[in-house]
Amino acid sequence: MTLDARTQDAPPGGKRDLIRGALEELVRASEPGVAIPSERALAEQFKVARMTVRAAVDSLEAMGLIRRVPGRGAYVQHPMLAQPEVLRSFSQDMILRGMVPGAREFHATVEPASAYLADKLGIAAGDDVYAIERVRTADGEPMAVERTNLAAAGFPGLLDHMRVGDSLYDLLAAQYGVQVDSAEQAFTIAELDEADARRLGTAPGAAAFALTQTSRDLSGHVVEFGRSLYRGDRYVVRMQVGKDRTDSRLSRQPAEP
Amino acid sequence: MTLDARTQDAPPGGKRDLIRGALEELVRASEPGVAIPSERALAEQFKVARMTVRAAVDSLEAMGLIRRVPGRGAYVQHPMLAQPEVLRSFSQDMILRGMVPGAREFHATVEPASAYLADKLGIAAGDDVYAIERVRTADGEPMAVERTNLAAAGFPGLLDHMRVGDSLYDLLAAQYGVQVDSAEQAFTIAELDEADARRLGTAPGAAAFALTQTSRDLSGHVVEFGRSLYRGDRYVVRMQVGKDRTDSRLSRQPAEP
DNA sequence: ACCCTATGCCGGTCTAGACCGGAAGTCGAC
DNA sequence: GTCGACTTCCGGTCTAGACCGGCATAGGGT
Repeated sequence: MTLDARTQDAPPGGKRDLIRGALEELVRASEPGVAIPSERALAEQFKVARMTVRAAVDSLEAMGLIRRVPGRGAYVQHPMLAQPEVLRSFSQDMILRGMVPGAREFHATVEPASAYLADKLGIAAGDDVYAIERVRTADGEPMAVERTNLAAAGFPGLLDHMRVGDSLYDLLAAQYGVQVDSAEQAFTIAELDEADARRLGTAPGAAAFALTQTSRDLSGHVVEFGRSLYRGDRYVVRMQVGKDRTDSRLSRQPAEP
Repeated sequence: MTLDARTQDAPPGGKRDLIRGALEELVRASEPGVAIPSERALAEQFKVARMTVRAAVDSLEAMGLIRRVPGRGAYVQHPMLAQPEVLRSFSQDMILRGMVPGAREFHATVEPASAYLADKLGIAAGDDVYAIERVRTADGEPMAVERTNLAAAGFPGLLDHMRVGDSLYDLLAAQYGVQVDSAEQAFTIAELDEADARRLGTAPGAAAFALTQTSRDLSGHVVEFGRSLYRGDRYVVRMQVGKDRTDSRLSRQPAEP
């Protein structure tokens, strides 16, 4: 089999991706530390140029599945250091944590933007903004009070489309073609006031994570700005951090498998 | 000038990096949204093959400095969405936050590992481990109680080399050739007991970030495991999250500059 | 036994082409 | 005037080579 998609084959994509897929499977089925075939061998096996194989291997390396050592080869890199931080909606986040997401107490309004909010959203003060508040639950128990704001001009009729429990991001993508692409998040510790404590089912004065989040679309425009409160006794902020890999071609080191 | 390093030139590196550097400078001096020269034009200008230019441009795209649109070109992508999360030592972290790092109350011992700790460090229960505790300061004020553990077998004489204020990571790299490459971090909220509150100069019972961290070297072995406390009133956990970009060649979208 | 060099494999980098499909501008036909 | 068809430029992908320096190992020479 020659891997020659594009001529008669299905829609998979380029040979790059086919090879990447094959290698990924191989790697996931291997023990950490074992070497994968050399690039030249793979090129011959798949009947493609070495550059193509390299592109596929680059991809695996970027995913952290393998580790390359110049002059020696490439080795399976298990720990599988959970993939780098990825943007997740509340629902996705909870599912990943093994809980069932939900929502209640939906509350949404349209109001003129304060100077602060206008600045954060990149609009003029006084422009209409949506203010959406929900109590998010995990396994039926309150987990967070989610408060978010969006410029009303960009999403006409949003509040009509939206229902409790809906994923905001999914709705933005489906109805307005807006893909949230990245977000800046800052967690601080806040003391719950009486109202929020009641919403979360905890004691007033309990400590909570206050998450301030700014989400942007592909072109860097702010889509959403909000400040949510997560129960300190139920939530954990996890992150996987790696060395600066601005250019993966820098700072290698020998080390053995 | 032909950019032909490797023959007579200085040690910079490959043409790839030279071009990347030149482009980076250009991009940083440009307004967001403007197009950079086409790959073919750059290849001719620098007298290199287009594949070489592409490698440089790939690099810029990975850094988030530009955005490529198939069939149209590549555009400067300012917001400069602060680079993704990067592993930083306490000192680097504080400097980045505009404060002056310091340390006091250095305390270090060698003791046999508990079953829990042995599991975390990947050694046998009872093996010697270092337990290092420091109060870290920012601008002279206590910021965190840092507690960390390392397998003693891997770093003979560590406590003799180390002095208050030294960067542990720098020391590991310089003395033992061990590069910390990645870390898993989990933040929870903890209530400070009397002793820790005194160390941090806050009231007992105040809320703090409890950071549990596991650091690994390039080959995935655990280097360090620790649990530190950060003052809730002074510390902010920031993260920049992006969409899943397992393969940047997927899910593009038109959009205009 | 020991060191040292020759050889061959490996990844890293680069070249000079090629074809594809998307996007955009031009221009003539309707 | 409007709307297709054509041309041109662009990034995306791929090829079939090439040379470099690191690295491991098998042999030889000492």
